Amino acid sequence: MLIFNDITDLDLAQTLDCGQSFRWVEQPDGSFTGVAYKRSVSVRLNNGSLIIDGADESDRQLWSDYFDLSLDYGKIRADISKIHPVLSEAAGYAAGIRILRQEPYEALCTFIISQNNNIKRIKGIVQRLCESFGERLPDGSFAFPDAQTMSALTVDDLAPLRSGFRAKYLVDAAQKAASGEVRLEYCRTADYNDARAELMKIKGVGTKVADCTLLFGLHRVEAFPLDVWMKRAMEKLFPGMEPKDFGEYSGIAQQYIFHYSRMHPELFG
DNA sequence: ACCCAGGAAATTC
DNA sequence: GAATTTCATGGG
Repeated sequence: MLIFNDITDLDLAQTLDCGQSFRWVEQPDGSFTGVAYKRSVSVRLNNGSLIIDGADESDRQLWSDYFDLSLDYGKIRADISKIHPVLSEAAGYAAGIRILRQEPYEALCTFIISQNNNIKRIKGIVQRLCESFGERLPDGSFAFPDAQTMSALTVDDLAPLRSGFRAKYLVDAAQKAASGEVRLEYCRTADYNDARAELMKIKGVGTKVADCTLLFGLHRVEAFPLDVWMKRAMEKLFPGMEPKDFGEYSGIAQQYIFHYSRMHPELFG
């Protein structure tokens, strides 16, 4: 068991079920079970302590990074709340969201799957992908398959996922990530536009999927994914504003706005 | 039967 | 170039 004390600005339901990760399952007791970096754990929040069952001290840094515990979200939220009153409202509503540091290749694949799709079905496809091709872990769960493994697969091999037209995109992503034609780690530190262009060399990766990969897999918090919800929100809630107007942490602002909008669909009726 | 879903590619105008 | 259609699948 691994414990992090004095945790603030974290709500597990908001963070793990807000559409940035598709592998966490809420349990009846409020805890969440999931797999990341080939580790299966159960996480819960109790009296300001984040408790991770199934992990030990050797993985303290890994889980601290995963939940982005070293970033001061309270200060970021205070700063970006000055930008616009509606952003302040959204940030207050979604104050428990943190940007996870997921595996870059997993983020890439899951957001390829996400296109023209709904979150419930995305989760099912991702689960079948892991069960079919991921490493089986000691507790019976499955890791996310790596690019090397998936690069050997064909579109027909992916038929059991029932991912539709996205299967060919997954194959292309696996091949280019495995061969080094697309360098995911390069995207961690490259100029933002260069990183985006690198990812868009993959078939089925446009600006939105690239931005989600950068934000959720490579912690590029300046990335501002524009999906259907965000386009509606920008039009109705922030007329005249552009992503760059939200500052260096615009990706975090984006998540606040996305979650706030999704929980208040009546704003766009 | 029809419409939509954390889009992007292909086609048409 | 900008606007429209197509692409699989499943749920409402």
